[in-house]
Amino acid sequence: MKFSKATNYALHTMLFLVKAETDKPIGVQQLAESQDVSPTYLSKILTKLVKARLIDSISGAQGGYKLSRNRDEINFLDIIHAIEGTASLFECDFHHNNGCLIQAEIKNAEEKMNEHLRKTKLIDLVKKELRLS
Amino acid sequence: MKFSKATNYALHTMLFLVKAETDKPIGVQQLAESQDVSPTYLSKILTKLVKARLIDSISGAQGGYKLSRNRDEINFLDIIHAIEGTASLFECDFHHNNGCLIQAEIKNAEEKMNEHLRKTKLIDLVKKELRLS
DNA sequence: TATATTATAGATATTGTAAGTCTACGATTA
DNA sequence: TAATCGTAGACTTACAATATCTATAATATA
Ligand code: SF4
Ligand code: SF4
Repeated sequence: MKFSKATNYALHTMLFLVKAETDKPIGVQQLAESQDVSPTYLSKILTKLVKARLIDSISGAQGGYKLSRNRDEINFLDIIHAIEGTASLFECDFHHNNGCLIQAEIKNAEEKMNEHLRKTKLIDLVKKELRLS
Repeated sequence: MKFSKATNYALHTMLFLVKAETDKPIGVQQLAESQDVSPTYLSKILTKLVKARLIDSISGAQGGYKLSRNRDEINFLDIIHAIEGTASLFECDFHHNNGCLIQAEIKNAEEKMNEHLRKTKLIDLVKKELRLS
């Protein structure tokens, strides 16, 4: 069980955008170069972030992507959910008594993780990096 | 990102063994029937649990599997780790500054989940089921 | 001791999903 | 209108999970 590489790309892109001072859109070309990934593939991933309303896309010349929200609201969980989906880590084909205790327990555990990912903002990392440098 | 079906089988098998009153080993045949999975495949999974010292295997006639520890010590995390491995949910090829903040933050979150899975014992579920029935 | 029973290990096949590419299209700017 | 840039869908590739098959080793018991 692992987060996909796509999630990794998404996190790094979002971090890049949070760090960027400008309001101007940034092209996928530039975003892809900084991560050694093909632009077309990254584009596909970023479209998911657009649909999750985390970023806006601007077509045409001088277009690109930019944050659609306040930079200090962006947390890890929203990004991860945009890419990985929001289904539980534990699914079972037999929906036994729909009061399945195994599933309930694992969902509880998962929610502990999600709480932490929700309250951790990307901006926190940027601030921490500054302090360490 | 999902737990594998193998983990599902492992959890159910362990729950089965915890519920079983007997000390006698239970054959993979019987364990597989209760889950609609082929005995040879389940056997392969159970071998991982043996190597993780969660259960003991007894070869030969009247052989099978039985718990190797006290039934009320068995928690979710040990089983999951035995099957899925203990690597972090988030791996990155570039080991940048080995003080990577992204990885650190996700590991923190993961540890919250693990704490919960560690403190939740299978026996808790059995007790809860009894109370509900 | 011989036979039936049971787990183990390795080779192999199958399936499914992630990862990545390619191309035609639509939107925007200059 | 031409160059730029994101979108969408079909497609391929790569790889790990899932599963099967078979030979072998260990044990009980008749
Ligand atoms: S008990 Fe829960 S996890 Fe197990 S088979 Fe039933 S629904 Fe699935
Ligand atoms: S910052 Fe961390 S996660 Fe990102 S590439 Fe470097 S090591 Fe990997």
